[in-house]
Amino acid sequence: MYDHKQIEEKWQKYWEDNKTFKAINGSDKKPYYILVEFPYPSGAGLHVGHVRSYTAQDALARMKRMQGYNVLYPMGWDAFGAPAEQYAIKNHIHPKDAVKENIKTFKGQMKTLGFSFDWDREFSTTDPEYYKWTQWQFLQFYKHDMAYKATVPVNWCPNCKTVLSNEDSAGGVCERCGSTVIQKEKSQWMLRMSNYAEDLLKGLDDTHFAEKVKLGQINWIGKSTGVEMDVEISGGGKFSIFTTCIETVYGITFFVIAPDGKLIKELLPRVTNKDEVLAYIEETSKKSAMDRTELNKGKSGCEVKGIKAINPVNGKEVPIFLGDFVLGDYGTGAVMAVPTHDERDFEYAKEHNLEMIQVIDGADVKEHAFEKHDYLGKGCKLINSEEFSGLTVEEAKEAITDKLVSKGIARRVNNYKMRDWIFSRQRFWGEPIPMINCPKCGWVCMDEKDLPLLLPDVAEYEPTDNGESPLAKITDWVNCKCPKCGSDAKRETDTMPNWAGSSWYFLRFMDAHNKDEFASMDAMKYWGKVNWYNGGMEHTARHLLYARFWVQFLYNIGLVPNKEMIDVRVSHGMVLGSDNQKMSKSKGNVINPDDIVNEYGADTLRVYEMFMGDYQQDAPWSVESLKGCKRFIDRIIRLGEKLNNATGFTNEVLKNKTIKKIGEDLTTLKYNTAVAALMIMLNEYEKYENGVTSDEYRLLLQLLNPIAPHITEELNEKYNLGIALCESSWPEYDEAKIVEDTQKIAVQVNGKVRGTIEITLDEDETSIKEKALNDENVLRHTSGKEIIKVIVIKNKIVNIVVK
RNA sequence: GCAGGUAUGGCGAAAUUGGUAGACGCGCUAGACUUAGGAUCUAGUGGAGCAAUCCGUGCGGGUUCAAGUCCCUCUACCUGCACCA
Repeated sequence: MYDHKQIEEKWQKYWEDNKTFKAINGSDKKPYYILVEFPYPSGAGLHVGHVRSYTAQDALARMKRMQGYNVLYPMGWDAFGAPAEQYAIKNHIHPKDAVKENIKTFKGQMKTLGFSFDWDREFSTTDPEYYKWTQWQFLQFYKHDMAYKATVPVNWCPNCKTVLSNEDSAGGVCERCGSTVIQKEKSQWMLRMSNYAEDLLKGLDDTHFAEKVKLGQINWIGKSTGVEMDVEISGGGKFSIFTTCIETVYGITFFVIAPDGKLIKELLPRVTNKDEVLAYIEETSKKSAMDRTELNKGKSGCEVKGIKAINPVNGKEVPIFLGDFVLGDYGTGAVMAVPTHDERDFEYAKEHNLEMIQVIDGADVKEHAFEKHDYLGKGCKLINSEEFSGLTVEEAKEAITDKLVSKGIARRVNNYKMRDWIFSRQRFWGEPIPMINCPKCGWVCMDEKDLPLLLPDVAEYEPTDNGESPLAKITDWVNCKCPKCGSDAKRETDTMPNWAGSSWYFLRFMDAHNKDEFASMDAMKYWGKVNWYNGGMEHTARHLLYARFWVQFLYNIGLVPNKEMIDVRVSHGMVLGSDNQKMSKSKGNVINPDDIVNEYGADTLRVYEMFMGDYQQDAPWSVESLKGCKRFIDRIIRLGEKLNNATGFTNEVLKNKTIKKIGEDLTTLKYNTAVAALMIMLNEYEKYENGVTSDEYRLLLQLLNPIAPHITEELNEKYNLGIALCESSWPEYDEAKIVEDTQKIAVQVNGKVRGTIEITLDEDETSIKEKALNDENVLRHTSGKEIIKVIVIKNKIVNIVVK
């Protein structure tokens, strides 16, 4: 129908030549910062899912510019990380070159889609000018005692030969290669993120994240308030447990400690069944997290013989067990077990034939435990609990805690699930950690003026067999002098995780070319917070939390103006294959945006992805629906042929209503109804026998422009309707003219629609009532019946209740 | 197991937030124009019924003049997770 390729290229060139989308730091215009997650430039190229979110935010950006804002809508590349390295190894090219190639592809694709990014601010996390500042910021963490080295049991992928964060080894398999993850002791750089747990929780109040995003953060931080209690061991020594259910303390019949924790190592010399215990520890270390987290496998374990634990409330000696459901690195690595009031303890007790004592009355505990979600808040009372028997659960919680605290053997504590961030990777393709290990001085920071510490330009980047980073093999690079004492020293060979660079990139966009600072305070103050941050739901827990942590730290040392730098976070639904399944090569349901752009044009693809459904919901691909959007554009083009020489607007209500609708929908993520409103406008215009006026046509083009920017500019120019749309201002609407003077409203009898009447806007009640009661069809249902009452809802509905 | 989300025609979905359920689009049916059309245009399209009317938003209850929307119970599916003690 039209040469979309030629038209789209023409306008893309126009925008580039005119720097239409350049954001100006310190401009007098009001700043507006729209951010979409920058992609990891994979070899697969841009996904239609990327197109969905980039188009959505692009439409918002374009409208905001027309509304007079100085809009920052930047794009860059999150290009460090294991996949790039894996890809490079597989294809025998340097990751640097692979990334360069992929970025080129991505950028080309984005350009053909007409996104209004300010390309002047483009950077990649792999640029030395960028990662210089990532390294610099790491040094600030270190200098403020927020980074430390620790030997921790870590998730080890034997195939990738690298450590994975808990987040990266979901389900006990390596996220990248699928191998089973095993536990391994490893010295790692850590960031003290757990220090920020409370602040990260509180900070949410200063944001306008979508509610489900906030919940995701809250659950990840996982605050729980409870009691940490000391437990004496018969024959000396003690350990601590954490519980949120201290009210069940008299029901303790055993304790369970983590097989991977420190406690069992300390106790080992006193254990009489060492072989059994060691075997179980060994067995656990082989188990993946998946095995340990499977509910039905949570009953394994063995008694630690030779010692007993003493219940501090009644002096009763009970056995100690090892159980892999207790994790060494959460809480204290030990739990009290009350089989009558915890289902997992119940099953464990059954399996190992352990005693059960019911301490809360109100349910039978022969078959199942009577758990807290069943007894809390229901006035249940304690039994078998000495002086606390007879108190309600809530009273007992306080009373028992008070007693234990006053005896000095317990503390009220908050526990957080969130742990410190394991920040090391034994990888080549990451930011080198700028630390030097000196035999005399220990760990020493590199001098800040020597940054960036560049990745060496070598051919060898495959992982070593012993688990060291590939960097360890490059002796020229590793060997250096201690910045403090000048002795021979060695560089850290671990690199940073891919989350590092993405934790502060939105700050860099505010001042992308700054050579003296990661971003100037002035620039950050000018732009303020990110107004809109769009990303996938899969990043709302980890990436968002890391980024907030990073910002809060920078704020605390006075380097950013706000404790939270992201105001609104929204997330988009996935674009599924036409089979309603997640797109994947193996399923053969992948849609390549290039193919769609070639065949239908970028505008059609953009309109379709906005129209496909609720933006925040997943939506399947539909070629038929896509064609419908092409038809919509074709009809808009044809409408131009029906342009008359009149001006003004035939239908003021349609005009004002639609302007309002588009403005609202583009700022509330309701892109699908925005497109629908434009279709309605087109439908109306097509009915005009004498064609549309230039004002009407231009309005339609302008309102559609944020979503379909190329064809609308082209038609605007073709029919000489005025200056380029991208340079003009967004139309205003008159609130007084968005509703018709007369309206049809429904009349119900006993809640069922029996007729419609026509009323004038804000017509008075008595008059409406009269019309309603005299409606022909309504009379048929009311005659001979007693009218109990008539409910009139102004401009909406009338309901007549009869008997 | 925990957390979050979702459920409306043949399909993708709307619904002014308690007020005519199904806007808009796809598909389908009939017609027009055509040598032809998988192009375009016109009309129709939730189900049943000649009609009046009845039924209809995952299931079952409830509140209300009025429920897709609010409350309670249940079910299925999707996503995330670290058995969170």
